[in-house]
Amino acid sequence: MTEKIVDYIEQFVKLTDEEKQQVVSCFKEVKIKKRQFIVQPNFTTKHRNYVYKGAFRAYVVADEGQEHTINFAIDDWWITDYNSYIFQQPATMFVVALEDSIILQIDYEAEQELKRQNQKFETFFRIIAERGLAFQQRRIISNLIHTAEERYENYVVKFPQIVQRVPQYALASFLGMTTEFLSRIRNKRVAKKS
Amino acid sequence: MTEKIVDYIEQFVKLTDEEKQQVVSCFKEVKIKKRQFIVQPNFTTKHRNYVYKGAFRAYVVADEGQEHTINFAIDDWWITDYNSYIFQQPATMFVVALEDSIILQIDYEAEQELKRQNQKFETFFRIIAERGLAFQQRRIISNLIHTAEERYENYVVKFPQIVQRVPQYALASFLGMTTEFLSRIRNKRVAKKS
DNA sequence: CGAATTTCCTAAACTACTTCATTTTTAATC
DNA sequence: GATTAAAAATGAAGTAGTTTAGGAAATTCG
Repeated sequence: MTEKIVDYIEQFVKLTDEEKQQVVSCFKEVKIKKRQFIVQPNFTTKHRNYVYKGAFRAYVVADEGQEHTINFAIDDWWITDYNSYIFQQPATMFVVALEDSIILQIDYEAEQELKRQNQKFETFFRIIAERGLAFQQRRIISNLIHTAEERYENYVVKFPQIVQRVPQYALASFLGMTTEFLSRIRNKRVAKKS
Repeated sequence: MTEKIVDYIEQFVKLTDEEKQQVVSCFKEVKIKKRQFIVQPNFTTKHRNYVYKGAFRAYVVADEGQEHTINFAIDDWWITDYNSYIFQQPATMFVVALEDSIILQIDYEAEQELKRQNQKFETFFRIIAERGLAFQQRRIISNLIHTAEERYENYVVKFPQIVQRVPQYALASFLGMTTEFLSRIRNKRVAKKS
């Protein structure tokens, strides 16, 4: 169970046996039922969450009550209200389980301590922040350049596992369109194929 | 000149005199003329750039030749094709000077060395990556939630210095609308005020 | 299993934003 | 300081995507 997170970290920094132990002891395994929240607005986000198994959705609710999906996370991804976690301020997002899931949580103070103790962990968290930044940048570019239909087509190619696992309304609001419009796109596609 | 960058870094990590010297020696001052490019597609981005004085714009060119602004940077901000820099891969963006400017450049290898030598620098780069990530996240949310007009109004409030210094077409493409539409929003606003 | 709730589909009317084409204003350059 | 180029404004026509509303599938859960 916790081996998986060690493997994940070792993609970026090699660890000694003691270091592996040290990391593992910071993460706590938690089972989350479908529809359960792990982050809620106005509460400060205490954890960074690694999805061991399952699926989550982070979203905000706009003034008129419309939900907008910010992120998905499935097996082997991270999810939090990042803004809330790194600044230790009240969250603005919900993060909810889309399936029964298992996550590994590290809490804010433990993470700080880990980074203080050992440069390798500082490096690890620097690398994942940088990669996250580059990832977000690509998303911003994609949203600026492409039409709704193109965004969907690209996403299907890049993240087929996610498309299959999340409800349509969540995917539509992630891609910046209504669920009705996404439905139309999908059916147009099916019609074309046959 | 180089004091400014030391002050900037010290917002996040305190430095000894030797460390200050060490950082300063890694940055090279470069004058850039208006319309000059510091990043171009297909070339690997060798530098992270701190804007000492001036204004820059990062943009991509879509298939049909339309330009989409990804970022602006004025005094005291950083700008690069981040994706190209951190992965040391060919750039997809242009970064161009909007005014005669002065930047401080650190090159990729020097930055790696700095981080290897001293944990403080690893921490510094981790923090700015995290903050950048949180910032991008807020932009994605804003784009999902707000109409074109709201995006403009919010941006004027948050970044008035930038609105005044960059051309309208660049701002429009940053906010995800056409320059014609932004022109209309602005003129509607002026009409209201009088 | 069966009732209730959630998710998805369809279609027509509507609107926020784009496109195209022309004119005016501002800035760059010799 | 005149000439040229670039940027902004304006109007009219078009379209991508939304809204609203009603019904059909699919899931959930007692």
